[in-house]
Amino acid sequence: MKTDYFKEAFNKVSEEKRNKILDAAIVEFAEHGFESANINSIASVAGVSVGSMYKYFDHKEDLFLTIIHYGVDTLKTVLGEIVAEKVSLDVRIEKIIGAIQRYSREQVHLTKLYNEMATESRSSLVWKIVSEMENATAGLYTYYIKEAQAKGQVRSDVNPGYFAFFLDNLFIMLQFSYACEYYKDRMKIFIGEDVLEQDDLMTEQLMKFIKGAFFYQ
Amino acid sequence: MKTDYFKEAFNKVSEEKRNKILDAAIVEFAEHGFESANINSIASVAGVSVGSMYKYFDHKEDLFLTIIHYGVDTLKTVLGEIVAEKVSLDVRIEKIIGAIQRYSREQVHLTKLYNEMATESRSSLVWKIVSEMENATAGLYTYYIKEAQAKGQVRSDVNPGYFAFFLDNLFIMLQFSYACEYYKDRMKIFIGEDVLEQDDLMTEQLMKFIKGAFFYQ
Amino acid sequence: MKTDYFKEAFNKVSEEKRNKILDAAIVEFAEHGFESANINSIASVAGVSVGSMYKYFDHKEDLFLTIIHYGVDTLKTVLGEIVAEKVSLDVRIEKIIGAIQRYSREQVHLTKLYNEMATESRSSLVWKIVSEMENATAGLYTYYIKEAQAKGQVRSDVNPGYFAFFLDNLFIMLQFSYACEYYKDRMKIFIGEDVLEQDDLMTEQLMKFIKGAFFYQ
Amino acid sequence: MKTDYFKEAFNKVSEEKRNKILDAAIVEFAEHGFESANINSIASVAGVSVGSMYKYFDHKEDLFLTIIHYGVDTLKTVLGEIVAEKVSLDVRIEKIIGAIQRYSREQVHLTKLYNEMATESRSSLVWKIVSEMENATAGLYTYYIKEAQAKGQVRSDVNPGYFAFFLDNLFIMLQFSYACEYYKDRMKIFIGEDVLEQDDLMTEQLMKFIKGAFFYQ
DNA sequence: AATGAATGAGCATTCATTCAT
DNA sequence: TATGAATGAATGCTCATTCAT
Repeated sequence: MKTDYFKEAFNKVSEEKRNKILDAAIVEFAEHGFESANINSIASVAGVSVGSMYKYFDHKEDLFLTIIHYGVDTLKTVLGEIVAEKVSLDVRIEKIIGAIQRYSREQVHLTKLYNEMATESRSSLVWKIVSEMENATAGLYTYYIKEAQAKGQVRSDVNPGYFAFFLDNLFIMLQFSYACEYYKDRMKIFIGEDVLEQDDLMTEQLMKFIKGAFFYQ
Repeated sequence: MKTDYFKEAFNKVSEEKRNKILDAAIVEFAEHGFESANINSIASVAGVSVGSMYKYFDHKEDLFLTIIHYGVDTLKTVLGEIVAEKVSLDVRIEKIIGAIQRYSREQVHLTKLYNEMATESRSSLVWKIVSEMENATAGLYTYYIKEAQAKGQVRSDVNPGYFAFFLDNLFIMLQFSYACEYYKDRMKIFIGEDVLEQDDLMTEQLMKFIKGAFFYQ
Repeated sequence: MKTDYFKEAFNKVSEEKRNKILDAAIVEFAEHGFESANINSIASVAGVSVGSMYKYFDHKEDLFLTIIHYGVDTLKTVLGEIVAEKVSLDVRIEKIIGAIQRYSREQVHLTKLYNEMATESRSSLVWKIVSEMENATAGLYTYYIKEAQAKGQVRSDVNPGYFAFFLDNLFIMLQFSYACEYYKDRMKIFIGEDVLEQDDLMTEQLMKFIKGAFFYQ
Repeated sequence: MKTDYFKEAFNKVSEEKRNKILDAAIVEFAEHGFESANINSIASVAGVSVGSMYKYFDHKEDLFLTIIHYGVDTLKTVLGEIVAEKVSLDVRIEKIIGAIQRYSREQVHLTKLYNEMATESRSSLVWKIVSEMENATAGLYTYYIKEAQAKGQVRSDVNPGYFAFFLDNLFIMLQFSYACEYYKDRMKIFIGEDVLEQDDLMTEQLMKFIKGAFFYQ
C-alpha cells in the first residue's frame, strides 16, 4: 500500500517549513473543504511559492492525501499510548475520553478535517488511507470487549463487534462535538453553553452511559 | 427567523416542477458537495432553464438552504409520527431505530446532505435552519428521559441532557452508517459485510446497548 | 469519421461572429503554433468572452482541429473547381499553379497553418482530418497521369504514384514559398527579390520543369 | 554575423558532455517543438543541472539556435563531400538523393527540426543561421545548372535559379517524407506502405523525373 | 414569465529563469 | 564552477450569475 503522497523533494525541506506547509494546508482544507481549498493561498500562508508546492506535491489531491495521512498518524500515536498501558476496559475507555478532549482541542483542524473527509465526494480516495486505522481501532475495541467478556466483566450476551461500533460512534461524535462548529452548537443545545468548560462532568456522564451499557452492575 | 430562502416565483411553480428541482438539487449537492455542485447541471436535470433557477433562488446558497430546509421538514414529519404515539421510552427508541433504518435508505441523498451540511465551511449558514429541529429533538429526548426518571424507569443519577445527547449521537452515526459511503465502509469493518442485511440484529444489539445505559435492570 | 470538432452552440452563432472567431483563431495558431496560441487572446481578438469560446469548443485542441478542418474544406473547394473542368493534364497543372498563387496569397494564414500542422508534435491528431484530402489529391493526380499515359501523352515508363508524389511536392513547396516567411526568404535567394511580382515567369518555368519531366517532347 | 549563441562556458565543457547536451536538446526540440520543449527535461536527460544549462545558454532560444547551427553544420559536411567530387550534374543529383536517404534516417531528429524551424513563429530568429547554407546550396545548384547548360547538357531555355529552386524543393520534400510522420504518411498514400524499403525505386523514379525536366533526351 | 447565450473572475498547474550554497 | 531548490507569471478551463430576447 502506498503511504506517501508527496514527492521526494518534500522530504528534503527543513522541518520548520514542512510543518508550516502542513499546518497551512490542514487549516485551509478544514475550513474550506477540498474543492474550495486554494493551493495558492496555502502556499502564501506557508510562505512558500506555488512552484515549490508543486515540487512537493504533484496534485492538489496529493497534498490533501498527505494531510489525511498525517492526521491519521497523529491519531495513531495518541491511541497507541493508551493501548500500550495494561489496564482494565473501563479505565481504558476513560483514558480515551480524556484523550479525545485533549486531542480535539489541540488539533481542532485535524478533527474538522476528519469530518470533512468522511463527506461523500472524495471518500474512496481517502478510504485506503484511513481504513487501516479504522481497522486497527475496530479490532482493538472488539478484542478488549471479548477479553472483558472472558473475565466476566462484560455481559456475555452482547455482540463485541456491534458494541465496539457503538462505542466508537460515541467517541467520534464526541470529537466532532468538541471541534466542529455545527456539532459544537448542537451539543450546547443538549447540554448547555458551558459544556466546553465541564470536561469532568462529560467524562462522568459518558462513563456512566457506557458502563451501564457494558457492565454488570 | 427567516424560513424561506427561495423567491416568490418558486411558490408559483407547479408542484411537479418544484419537486423535480428539489430532487435534482438534493442529488447534486449530496453527490458533489456544495462547492462542486453545479447549478447549470441541476437546472438541466430538472428540465428547467438556468435563468428560471435564478428567478427562484438568488444564489446557489439559497438553493442549498432551501434543500436543507426541505430535508429538515421531511425529518420532522418522520419524527413527529413517532412522537405522537403514547408509548414508553424504550419502545420509542426502538421505533426511532426502525425509522432511521427506513429513512436513511429511502432518503439516502438527504442523509448524505446532512453529513455534508455539518461540515465546517457552510455550518453557520445552515445552523439557523437546522437548530430549530435540533432544539426540538434535544428537548424531546431530554423530556422523555426526565419522564422515565420520574417513573423510576431510568436511573436517577443520570443527567438527562447528557444522556439525550449520547442517544442522539448514536442515532446520527447510525444514519450516516447506513447512507454515507465512508461510514458504511467503516461499519462493515466493525460488524461485517452483511450488516446491511441484518437490521434486526442491529436493532437488538443497539437496544441492548441503550437499555443497559439507561435502565435499571 | 468525426468531422465536427465544435459543439452544437457554435452552429447557432451568427455567421459574422463565427467568422471572426475562425479568423482570429487561424491567425493566432498560424503565428504562434498550437502550444503558444492563447485562447484568451483569440477570444478577445474575436470580441467574444473566454466562456463563450468554451461553449463552442470543449478544448483548445478542438478549436485547432476545427480550423484545420476549415482549411481543408477551403482547399477542397479550390481543388474541386479545377477538377471539375475537362481539360488535358498540362492545362490542369497550369491551372493548379495559378490557383496556388492566388490561394497562398488570399489565405496566407491557412497556408502557414498547413506548414505548422505538418510539424511533428500534433501530427497524429490532425492526420485523420487531412488524410482524406491528401488521399483525394493523391488519387486524382495518379489517375490523371495514368489517363495521360493511356493517351500516349506521358511516358509509359514512369510510375504514376511516384510522379504524382513529386508533382504534389512541387506544389506544396510552392505554396509555402509564397506564404511562409522562411520559405519565402529561401525562394528569394534562389530566384531573386522580385519573384513575388513575377507569377507568370514562375508559372512558365515550373511548367517547363514539369512538362520536361512528364511529357514526350 | 553572430554564429555562436552559446556562452563561453559551453566551450570549456568536455566534448562528451557537450554532445549529450546537444543530443538531448535535438531530441526534445524535434519531438515537442520549441514552445513545448522543456529545458529542465533536457538538462536531466543530458545529466546536467539546470543551473549549468543557464551557464551555457542565456535563454531557451539560444539553445535552440545553437542546435540549429549544429544541424546546419552537419548538413554542410554531408553536402561538402558531394560537392568536392568532380562529376557530372546527373551523377551529383543521384548522389544527393542517396545522401538524403541516408541522412534523413541517421539524423531523423535534425530533419524534423528543420521542418519545425521553418515554421512561422521562430523563422526570423533562425533565418540568419540557415540563410548562409541556403545561399550556398542555391549558389551551388545554380552554378552546376549553368555549367551543364554551357556543356550543352541542359536545355538553354531554362532559368537556372528557378530550376535550382524546383530541384531543392524536391529534395526538401524528400527529406521530410523520410523523417517526419506527417509527410511520411502522406508519401505512403501516394506510393504505398513499402516506400521506405524501396530506396532504389525512389531514386530511379526521382532521377527519371528530374532528368526529364532538365536534360535533352 | 421563461429562456439560454454570454460573461469574466477565479484557480490548478507549468516551466523558464534565478540565486544561495 | 556547479547545483538544484525556489520563484511567480502565465494560461487553459469552469461555473455562478446576468440579461437581452
